[in-house]
Amino acid sequence: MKRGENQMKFLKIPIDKPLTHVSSGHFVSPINWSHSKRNIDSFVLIVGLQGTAYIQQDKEKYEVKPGNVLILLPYTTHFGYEISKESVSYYWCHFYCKNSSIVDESTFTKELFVPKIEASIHNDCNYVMVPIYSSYTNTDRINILFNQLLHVAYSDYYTSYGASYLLTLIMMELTQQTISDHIQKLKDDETNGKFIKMLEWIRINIENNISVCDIAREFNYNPDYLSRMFKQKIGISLIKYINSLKITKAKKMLLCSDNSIKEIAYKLGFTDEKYFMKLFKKMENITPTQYRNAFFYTHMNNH
DNA sequence: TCGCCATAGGCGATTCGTTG
DNA sequence: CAACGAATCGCCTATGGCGA
Repeated sequence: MKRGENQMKFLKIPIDKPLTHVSSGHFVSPINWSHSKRNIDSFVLIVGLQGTAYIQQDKEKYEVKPGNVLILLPYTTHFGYEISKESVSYYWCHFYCKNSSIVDESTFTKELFVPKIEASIHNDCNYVMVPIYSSYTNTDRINILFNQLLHVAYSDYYTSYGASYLLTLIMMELTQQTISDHIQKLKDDETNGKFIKMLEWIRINIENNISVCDIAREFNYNPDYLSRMFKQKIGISLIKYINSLKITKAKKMLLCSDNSIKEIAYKLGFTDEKYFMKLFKKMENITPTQYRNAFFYTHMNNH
């Protein structure tokens, strides 16, 4: 990203509980319309369907066209900065949520690659990350979900949570599409493409006890340079990344096989099972055996 | 942007002891 | 015997500084 260019901002919301749906609808404007000026206490999700709405939030100007999704933040002034000559239509939804935060693009990218590590540190860290403003190519699913939301919100549904869960699902869909687009964009870029190939290579060769030097040699990086670049891009060191991959794999093997701890350690490229146990305890706070005993029965029939 | 050097701290191997 | 922890120690990695 170039300096000075507007950094993409993302709204990050934990979804261990659903967002709170307040109201929603399908807005169709008259001709020569612009959004009234207001400052409210809830979030607003806007999904463009037809025409162009010109909405300004604080100092930022947005054009909401079909395929665009804009999130208006609570307690920020927003208004139409230009009159739409043709008719405009969009879906809208007012909602509340707890513990939301605004993150920038580099944070988004980092969390893309290390969700497992994040989750293990914070125990339960499931969230959606939706750009404040973005365009989507696959609008069908979003529109279908929004239709369902409106249906549930306006019918005599047996619980108002229905709309909240559907709204949460819409946010998950937006997150999913954003992630897919983002990964594709990274792959298209040459240096990032090489980097993603490297991550794949690490994933495939994780059982071969690979070192930083091995990776550097394979991809023609200077080991020192690779160390820095990796930390800068991903946010954790290369060795920590490799170890977290191994432990993630170990957890699966503990639950889905009856290999001994020693066998699992060897399969993961550890030459010493003692060290494997040490590392596992450090990252998961329990020993491999405790992990297996605690979760074995609940996963027995997972195929 | 990339590579080299120095170095502190962490990694990984080894040994030994304990428990069930 | 399998699983795990503690202590120890050499080596590797991360990182700041410097320079091409």
